[in-house]
Amino acid sequence: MDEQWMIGQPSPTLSLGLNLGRPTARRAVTTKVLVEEDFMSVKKSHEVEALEAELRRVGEENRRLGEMLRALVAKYGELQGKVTGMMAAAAATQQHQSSTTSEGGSAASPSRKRVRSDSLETAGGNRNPSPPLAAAGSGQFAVTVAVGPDQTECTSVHEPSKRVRADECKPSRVSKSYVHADPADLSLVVKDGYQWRKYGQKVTKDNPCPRAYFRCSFAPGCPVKKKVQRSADDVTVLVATYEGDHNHGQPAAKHEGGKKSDASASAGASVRISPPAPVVQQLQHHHQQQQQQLKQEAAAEAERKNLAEQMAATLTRDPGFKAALVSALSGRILELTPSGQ
DNA sequence: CGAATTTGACCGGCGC
DNA sequence: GCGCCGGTCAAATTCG
Repeated sequence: MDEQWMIGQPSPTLSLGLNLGRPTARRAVTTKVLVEEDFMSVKKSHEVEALEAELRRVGEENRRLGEMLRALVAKYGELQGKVTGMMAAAAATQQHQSSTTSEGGSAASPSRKRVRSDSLETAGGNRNPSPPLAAAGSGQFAVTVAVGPDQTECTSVHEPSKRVRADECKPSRVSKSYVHADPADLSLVVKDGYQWRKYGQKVTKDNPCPRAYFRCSFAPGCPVKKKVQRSADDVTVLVATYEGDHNHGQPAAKHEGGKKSDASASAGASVRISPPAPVVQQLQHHHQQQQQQLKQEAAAEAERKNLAEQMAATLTRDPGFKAALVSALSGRILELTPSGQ
């Protein structure tokens, strides 16, 4: 968490190094300026007091917010622990069930599409009413918190409260990864160590950002497909959906052929994702936590910038600050001006 | 020149 | 039956 920044850190925007009260540094000033400065110094003392009071107030507020944040984090951790416990219990129950009752639903899936849409709807989005326990593992909750309600996900996980059809989950496993990407970077490329060939792009109904379709081109017969789309909630987040299992090992991540895909891959999003389909749940959980952390850092950074901008705006609105800035700058300019001119 | 990407067309499933 | 929508194909284009 980034609360350290909020709590008691000297504001970077205040360290402008202006040296507001530095009359000795000024040489060669006109009388008019001197008169203005005398007037201003009286005025300034009041303003400085007011500013200090304001600063104290803001600092106090900052401290309170920091405490609230800490409490929130503590509660979050507590909740996460509870959820993890619940998930473990549910998983144990489900494991027990699957060992006692044979997975009866051996009905072959009617069609390829049906299998896909079924598994995808389970995996991505909560357009369909799904049980709240559909997300398995605390990491997914973390992702939900970080990305937004639309991104609730279940990555090829057996849901305890749902009848599980093994034949639907096994053959084409679906896993989802959230990758933080530069919003300026329009390429829907997720660098994950594999080699992908793009075979389509489509704008979908529920998201204005196009969805790109990739096939694994590392091995000729590799059935793995990947869909990449920017999150509707946060365009800096790329949502990569992997389908199927690779029939080959993971290639070396550094240079994969030197073709365009390689170049685009290296230019794409920073990878914080798990290996696609044959992924171990815990590993994915770990990666999702990393992604969440990344998102939080990005949010904190944005907040920081916003705060800095607000402070800058407040300061620039303040005529006293402007006057002080002008006098400081003029003094500095005069200082730097060669005496010969 | 070959391989990868782009993009409009087409196909099949699904809901009304 | 029809229209919508997601997924895929394949010709055209781009790029190294």
